[in-house]
Amino acid sequence: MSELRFQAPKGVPEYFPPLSADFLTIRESLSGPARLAGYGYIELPVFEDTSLYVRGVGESTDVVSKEMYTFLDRGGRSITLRPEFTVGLMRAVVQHGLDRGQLPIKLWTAGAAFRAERPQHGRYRQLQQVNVEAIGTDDPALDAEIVALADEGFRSLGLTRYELQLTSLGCAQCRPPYRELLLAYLGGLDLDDSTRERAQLNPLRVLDDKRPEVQAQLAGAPLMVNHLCASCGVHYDAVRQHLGDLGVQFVENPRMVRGLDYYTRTTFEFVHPLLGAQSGIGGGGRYDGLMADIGGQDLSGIGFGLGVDRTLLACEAEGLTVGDHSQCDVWLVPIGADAKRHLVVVASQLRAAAVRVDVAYGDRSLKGAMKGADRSGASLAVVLGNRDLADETAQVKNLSTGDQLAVPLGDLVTHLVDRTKGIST
RNA sequence: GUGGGUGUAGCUCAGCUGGUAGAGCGCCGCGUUGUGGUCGCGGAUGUCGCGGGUUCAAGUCCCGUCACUCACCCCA
Repeated sequence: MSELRFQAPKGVPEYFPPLSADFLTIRESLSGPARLAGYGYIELPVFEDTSLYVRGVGESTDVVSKEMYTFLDRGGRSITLRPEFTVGLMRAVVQHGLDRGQLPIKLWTAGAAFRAERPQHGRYRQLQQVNVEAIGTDDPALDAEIVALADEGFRSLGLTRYELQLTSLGCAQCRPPYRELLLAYLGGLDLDDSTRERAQLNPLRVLDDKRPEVQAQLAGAPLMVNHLCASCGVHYDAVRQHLGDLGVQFVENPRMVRGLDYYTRTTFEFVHPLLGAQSGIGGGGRYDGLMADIGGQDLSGIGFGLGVDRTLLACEAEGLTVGDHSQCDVWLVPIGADAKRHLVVVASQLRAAAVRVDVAYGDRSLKGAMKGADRSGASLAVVLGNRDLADETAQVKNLSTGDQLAVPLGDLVTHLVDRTKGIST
């Protein structure tokens, strides 16, 4: 026996039955709406050249400056585990020339991203996301579609307590002058050193400081939404109108800030009130300069990332069980070696017919095997022993009613298929 | 990364002012002959996160460390 005791790396969530069933359901549900809207799946690498993220996400962001998992590979290249999806996806679009076909390019992906933050409930070093992106069209109706797809993902799980926040961050024309305005305003405030530093790096970020004493000073701060250029204003109006048409509930939060430098114009975030400090369950927005920034043509883009881990926590917080926690529908109980040989084959045949089935392996007592049936969540149990083999029948028991009937062995598979497919017998 | 809290069986936790560990749930078995969920009875399982120190003696005190957690920060 080894005295070593290994632990999972710090800050990494692990999911196993029965909770893992909810995890899978959530990932399917969050990507479901996009799959119905013409978005195709793209499989991306988990790591990229470090310089891609520095360039795309922005050197001044916390994500790049202190949260990346960066290392040298065996060829001496600097590699970084992806801290988010959008930049790598844009790189792939440019590299493979997807931007030379019909626009918009609609893609979705899912998987793990990595950030070396101090872990907390809902803040993990390996985090699971579903990402959806639409590239090459700056139609505000497409902005609304993206926002609505994210909203529909959460709604389809039965979540009701979250809030969708929306704002516009302006564009390359109107943001720089606004930034100067804000900087000047912040310069006149009484702020501590680290906040002052933050203001120099990215003044917008000071706007959503949570400390009341800071918020009090920000009451009169200039807001981006009041300084949008004409085209950004028109765009924002249209997005809100489309969302209204779609019946998507949202609140405007002009102080919302995103930590990635590439965001422009429409920007949104889904916030859940029951999750404490890590309340953002999803967010996204436009990134109109990103593709050009990483060396592609100058196409616009909009997309979102939804947090699977946090959505799971949100479901728990709302008391929702979204996954199927049963292990199988049919549970086979053999008594004796002959019966086991027979039922093992039956199990294989049922699986071929897409029936979820398990066998009470291990030669357990009938009592123990039936206990297993109960715990498996199966609705039907089949008992087969020498007595039954002799008259060529099997006992099929309905585990919720307790009713049991003898079924001829020759009919057993079709009988079970019919029963589990909802055809009454 | 900064500051606080916690860390005892698989899970949720109890262990007062230091004297070599408990409950509930779960798990396993039994309640005679081939049947689960309820009930009754019985049973197994702990490097008391890890390492050091103080002490005749530490789960209980001290230091360190790791992990989780709360807030900040950040964000999914």
